Amino acid sequence: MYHSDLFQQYGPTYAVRPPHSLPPTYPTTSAHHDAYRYPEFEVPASQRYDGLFPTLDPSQRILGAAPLTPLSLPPGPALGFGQPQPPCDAPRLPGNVKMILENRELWKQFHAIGTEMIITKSGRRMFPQCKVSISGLEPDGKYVLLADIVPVDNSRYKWQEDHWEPSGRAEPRLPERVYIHPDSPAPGSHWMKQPISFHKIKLTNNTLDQMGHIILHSMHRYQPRFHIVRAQDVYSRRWGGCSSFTFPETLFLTVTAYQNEKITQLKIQTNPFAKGFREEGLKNKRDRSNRAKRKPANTEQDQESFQPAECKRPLYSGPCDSTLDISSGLALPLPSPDCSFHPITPPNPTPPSTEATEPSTLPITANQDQGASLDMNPQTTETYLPPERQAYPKMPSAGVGNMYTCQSEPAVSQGQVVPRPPSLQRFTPSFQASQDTAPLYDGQVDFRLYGQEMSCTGNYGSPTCSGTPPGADEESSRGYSKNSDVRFQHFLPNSGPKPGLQFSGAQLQRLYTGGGWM
DNA sequence: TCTCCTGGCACTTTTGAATGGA
DNA sequence: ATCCATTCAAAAGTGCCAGGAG
Repeated sequence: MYHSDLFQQYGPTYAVRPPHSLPPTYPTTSAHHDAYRYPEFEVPASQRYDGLFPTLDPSQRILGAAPLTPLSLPPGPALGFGQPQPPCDAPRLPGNVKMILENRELWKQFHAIGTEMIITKSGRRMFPQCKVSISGLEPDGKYVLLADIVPVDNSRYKWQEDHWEPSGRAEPRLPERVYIHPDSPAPGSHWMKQPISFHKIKLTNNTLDQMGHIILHSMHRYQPRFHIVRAQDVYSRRWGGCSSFTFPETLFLTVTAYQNEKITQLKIQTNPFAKGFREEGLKNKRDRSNRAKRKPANTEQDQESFQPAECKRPLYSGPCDSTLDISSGLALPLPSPDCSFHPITPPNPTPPSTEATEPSTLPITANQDQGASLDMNPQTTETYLPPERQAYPKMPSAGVGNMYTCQSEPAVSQGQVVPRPPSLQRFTPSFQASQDTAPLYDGQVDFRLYGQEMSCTGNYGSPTCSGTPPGADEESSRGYSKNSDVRFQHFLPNSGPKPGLQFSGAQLQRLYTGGGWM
């Protein structure tokens, strides 16, 4: 279901940006956002959700207290490898909104070695999983939690005996997708009640993936990001503010098979599903048969040492995605709840450079010391690295931000160009956009609603995508009723064992910057 | 020849339906 | 009739490995 299928009234499919007019350098002027407006998207903002929810009163899509400002996520994914990320122009969430990486100690262990994530055609979960805690939200305010994964630089990497090193240019960019936490939307009290797990995120290298998994290239480096958006629902027409967070420890390199034996061993030691590989010498088929004979004796002992996550009572309307037992079967001690939250990069007097981050040309082997690990801005980096080494090249200087937060701004009318205050610059002057920017993947926008139960029966081409619940009456057969969230039953991620809703990051960005989508 | 990817395999945990007792 | 705990099978998540593609 691509844009043109879903929004026929908007004409043919358009690219995220003009496919062949990519400027050699990333625009840094105040007209930045204007560059991502789409003239053909000239439908009044009030009608832009009408295709999805034709009978929904537009007033219900708007947050009562929210400023009527076109909003956007930090558009990193849409900008290409290593390009600077201009700030979203949404109002920021209050400064006391904080996010903590829950299983940070585990991430640190992997990061010290050089985290690798397997990607497969059918989709592979991340391990360690992304689990965060949030504080500072308004208990009664409704929020949507999003996650996306952005490329770190413009290089492809290869494993050379004991380290990663750059190996040519990055592959063309792929359709960007955003994972919406299945509990979304939920009150702040829900999000703050317990750690929020994004464990259902799946990574794939299948560029034609129809399952909504996040599509990544193998042998590339990526950085997960997490976004908190105040909105009545995932289809809200207005966002009441947003903040975005990244944790440097969660940077990883994608592979189709583990390259670093240390990573393999750490995964086996810490991932409950890999328990079967823990015993020394039982890794080949010959020994597995021996293991099978001994299995009954081992089972009890194993189960004793592992406490499966209890997940029988959703605390909120959704499934148990954010209610996992915090131990979650990890064989490692849980991290102390100290904070990975980093304040926004302070105002930078120097305008952003327009060149992309170059990968480190000096491969960092697994034998270098800590000092050679992440080359981060001290202000935004914590001394979380153990005296281990980085197995992959260092991060671009401050290239991985910490907290992207949206500056509070006065409401602006649609189409108005909002100059970016210098205080919003999140990258150091050394962060550069390259002329080698990877080209768009097919120049296509990938906009999809995912959900196993989303039974938009057949015709996405229709401007009225209608989900038809089993046994639904006429009203609900349009996908919703008028007066409650039940109307979104088929689209809400909480109504079944669904992987969550996933949107293209580029699409979200465009929607929320293009003049009042929401 | 080398690097990377794929699919099948064995093993594991998770999930949810079925069942029975209070 | 309802709630709760237990059981069990199916589904799903792991790394390993042989073989294939480029």
